[in-house]
Amino acid sequence: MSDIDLIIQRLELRGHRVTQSRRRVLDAVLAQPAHFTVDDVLRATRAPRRRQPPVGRATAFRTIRLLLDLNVLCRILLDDGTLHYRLSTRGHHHHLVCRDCGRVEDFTQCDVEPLVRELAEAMEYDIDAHWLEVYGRCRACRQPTKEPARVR
Amino acid sequence: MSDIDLIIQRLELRGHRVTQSRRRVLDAVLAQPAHFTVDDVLRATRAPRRRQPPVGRATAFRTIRLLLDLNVLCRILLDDGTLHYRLSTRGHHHHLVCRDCGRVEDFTQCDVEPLVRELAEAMEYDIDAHWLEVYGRCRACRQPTKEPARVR
DNA sequence: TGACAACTGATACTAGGTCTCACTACACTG
DNA sequence: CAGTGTAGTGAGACCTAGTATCAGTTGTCA
Ligand SMILES: [Mn+2]
Ligand SMILES: [Mn+2]
Ligand SMILES: [Zn+2]
Ligand SMILES: [Zn+2]
Repeated sequence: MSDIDLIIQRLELRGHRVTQSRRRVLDAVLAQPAHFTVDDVLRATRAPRRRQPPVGRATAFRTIRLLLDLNVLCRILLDDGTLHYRLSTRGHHHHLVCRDCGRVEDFTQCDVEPLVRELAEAMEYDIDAHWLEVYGRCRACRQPTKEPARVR
Repeated sequence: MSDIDLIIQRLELRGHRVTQSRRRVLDAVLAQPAHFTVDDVLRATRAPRRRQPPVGRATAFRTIRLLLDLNVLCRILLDDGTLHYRLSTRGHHHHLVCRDCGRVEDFTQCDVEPLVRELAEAMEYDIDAHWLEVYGRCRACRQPTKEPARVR
């Protein structure tokens, strides 16, 4: 079963309609590089070679929000402060982002849970959420010899 | 030496002029609760009891940015995704935010450094930055008996 | 096949922030 | 203490990333 069918299945399972507009947004999302903004997606639905009509801006935002709720997408906080979106199947996880090529690694293992528990104890807080993003340069981008393939 | 004098000293040290507008923004910043937005500060410079003229919006944003560069302020990412500002003397640190009363604890100890180093090794990344915010409820806010003092 | 709710998209609006540019006021120089 | 050049200011336009409104459309199910 293809990616798009799996996502459509998840939509239907939650009682959401699978409309033409949502299909168009999904197509555009699946055609994106490692991560993207909502306007990247919107622009993609407007790409000249697409014969289908473009979706409205509100619908693009609404659909991305829906996909976020369904855990089809996750959000990445880039180091410049902008939020990007990315396909994701997992639940809670973190990102390691290469600031040169934009590559992203998800990580759940090597986790901050023990650290957070320790903090909870020390501060007497009841901790229920955290946000962690890590920035650096991947191996390929440190290689001075070959030009790194820009992931986005 | 008062807080404001220390900040002014830091401004002068870096070759910035200490203007009336900057003083007004500083006054407003020092009068804020635990954390605040730029518009909170802007509103404060416009408070009716202040006899001084209010600062322009662009100047408020420029001054906050400058104070951020001088490490007089730090940014806090709230769990609703909004950015707030907060007085800070330290360099790199993280925040533990109570989502009920808005109280914030800075933490540097109990750090993520080892975790980040481990990640760097495993992923072969050259890591140079990270962002961590933790959300929960402080002890006072878990106390059902007394109404918690809302910090902001 | 119709009814009805879910969905759409144009458009207005918001928050948070930057840019431009003519004007002002610091702070040093003599 | 006056003169001068540059840093800083503020009005306002503009920008990005969204949300709200609402009349019209479409998908679903009886
Ligand atoms: Mn992810
Ligand atoms: Mn802080
Ligand atoms: Zn890279
Ligand atoms: Zn609290």
